[in-house]
Amino acid sequence: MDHSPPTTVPVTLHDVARAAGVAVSTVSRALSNPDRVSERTREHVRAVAERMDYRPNRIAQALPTGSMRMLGLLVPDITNPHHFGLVRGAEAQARAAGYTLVLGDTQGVPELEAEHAHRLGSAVDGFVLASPRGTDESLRQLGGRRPVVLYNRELPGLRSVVTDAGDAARQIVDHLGALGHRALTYLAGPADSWADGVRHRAVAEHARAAGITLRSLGPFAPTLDGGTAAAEAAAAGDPDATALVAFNDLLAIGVLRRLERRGIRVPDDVSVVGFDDVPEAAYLYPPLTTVRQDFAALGGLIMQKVLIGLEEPDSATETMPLPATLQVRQSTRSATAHE
Amino acid sequence: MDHSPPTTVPVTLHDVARAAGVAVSTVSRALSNPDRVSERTREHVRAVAERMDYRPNRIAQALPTGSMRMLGLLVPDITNPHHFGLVRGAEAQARAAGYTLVLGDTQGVPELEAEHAHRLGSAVDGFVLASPRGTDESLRQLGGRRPVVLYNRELPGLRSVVTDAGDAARQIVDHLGALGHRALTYLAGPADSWADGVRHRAVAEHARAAGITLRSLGPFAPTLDGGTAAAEAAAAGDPDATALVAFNDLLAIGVLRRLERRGIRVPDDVSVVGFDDVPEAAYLYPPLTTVRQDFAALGGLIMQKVLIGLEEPDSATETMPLPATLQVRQSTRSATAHE
DNA sequence: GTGAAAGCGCTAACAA
DNA sequence: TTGTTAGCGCTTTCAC
Repeated sequence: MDHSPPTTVPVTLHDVARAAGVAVSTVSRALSNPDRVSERTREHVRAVAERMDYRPNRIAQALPTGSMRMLGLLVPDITNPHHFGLVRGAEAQARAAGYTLVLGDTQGVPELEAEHAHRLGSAVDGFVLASPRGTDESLRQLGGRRPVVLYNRELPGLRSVVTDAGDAARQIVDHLGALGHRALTYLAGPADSWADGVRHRAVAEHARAAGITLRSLGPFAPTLDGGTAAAEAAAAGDPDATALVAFNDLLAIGVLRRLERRGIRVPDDVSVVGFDDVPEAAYLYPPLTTVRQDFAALGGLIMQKVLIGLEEPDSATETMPLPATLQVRQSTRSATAHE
Repeated sequence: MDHSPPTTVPVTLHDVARAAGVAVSTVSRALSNPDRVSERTREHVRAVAERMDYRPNRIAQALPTGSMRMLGLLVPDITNPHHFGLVRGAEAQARAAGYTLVLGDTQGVPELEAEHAHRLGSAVDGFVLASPRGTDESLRQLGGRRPVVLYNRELPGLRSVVTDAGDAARQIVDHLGALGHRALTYLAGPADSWADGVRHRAVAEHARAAGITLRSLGPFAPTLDGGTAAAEAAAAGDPDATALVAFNDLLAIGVLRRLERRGIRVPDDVSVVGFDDVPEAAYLYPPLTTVRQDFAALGGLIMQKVLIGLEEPDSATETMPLPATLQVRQSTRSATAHE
């Protein structure tokens, strides 16, 4: 059976005003500025609006106020579980503040990111950019128009929230060192990823300080497939390395799967460490040792910074480094057991 | 070091017009209706606009035209990998048509769904509701204002795209029947889920036709945690059942994990079938037998229907059932091996 | 081909 | 407390 969808003509403020026998401004106030009309009119107007099923046109509302009460969140890969908590936390915080969260997937492509940001630019009040790859220049330009908060990326003049990679790296290296590992391999993420640079440098620094050898392989795509390649490279690489430190969990999980297929045992033959603590990490075989953050809280925090940027655009833009904790599970084990 | 973000005053059409020495209407045309101005003015205006780094205010643009060129996609659970392909496919199709995709997570809560839809309602040109939980009434109401396409829910008068659950159920039952299973347990999803109702009924119907006993457990949340509960219930339930058919993959994966912890072997002790073929399904231990769909294509198709609804609001709203194929992997095995 | 002007639906002075 | 009115920045007739 075929039906045609009913096409409704929207009810406007004028319609309500006419029906209620008052001026448009009164309706406007009754609906969004309740204290400024008498209770009597307020209730009357509201009843009429309700009866007519009036819905404010948000675009028209936004034109004079300059705000659609929407906040944007642009992530490079919405399929990366890492971002889930971020999205959920940001969503909750945005809604609590009366904003609608708009999500965009930039697929990590700087051009898409810029396009998305520009299209959204005048529609959202502000946004969060999880942008590992965009140029400083382009990011700064976006920041000039709307309040922007960068996630896992630092740029003077822009607000940002970053993981304390230095501390996380220290925990990884200490843990591995305590297990007797003397040679590590770092499996790098995308070459132009800011987060990869920071993590890489931090691991290298702490390894050096601890007298541990570190070699690097990559860059690899921060995905399951990237992990496959990384595992192959690692298998063909440094035979002395007893532990692999992956740029992120997706990469680490891909590595785990590939190593298993190649008959290389984790953690018996080699230890593997990830970064992010995606939900799956704990459910893998073996459960992955990885760096954990409270992403839901993180998402909320980031949104708060956006809101601050909205309300006090000229306040300082200090960067907030967030603590992360190594979650030790079964993918790492004593190096002495390797032989 | 503290910096203050630069606060830029937006350049308007008027500014450009003044700078270019023409009327605003001419600038407007030069930019969005190129054929209606002389080449000379067009180039001149464009050069000036470029120099001033003019960006049209999309809200102001949208008020007279009634369109922000945005399309919405509301999913019940953005962390469900099942939706990834959907999102990506929809994104691609939306962008190809010159629209920006706006994503919303309703967390499967009808109230959130309605709120989200209403807030988005007058901002987006049209939207997709994936596995909506709202009442027929509320959905129909949403559909009256903007073109809406339902995914995995049928409602006369609204456009929709659904999986061919009947055929999928037939494939599951045939497969299990051929393996010698005579007693199945269906692990149900949320009670108010339309998709669950359809899948449940289809499985029941085909089981009956095949002379196979079917019992049901649930409802369970369609999540990993729901799977934990389902596994417990199944372990305590029908001792004759040799196979478990889960409402979706997330549930099935949760079941797999819990059964493993309880020492119940899959597929040795019991077979498990999922629904969706999320990316992880193939990587699990054991790899999950499940129903597969091409979600990226699906996402694109759905968006196309939205676009049709936009362009021909009065065209028919027939529902499109999409084929699905059982992907046989290692979580199912002959029932004779169970004893 | 170009300009003037009337809205789009709403908010927010300002008046009454 | 309520009404009148001038915009918000843009598109789009309608004249010229």
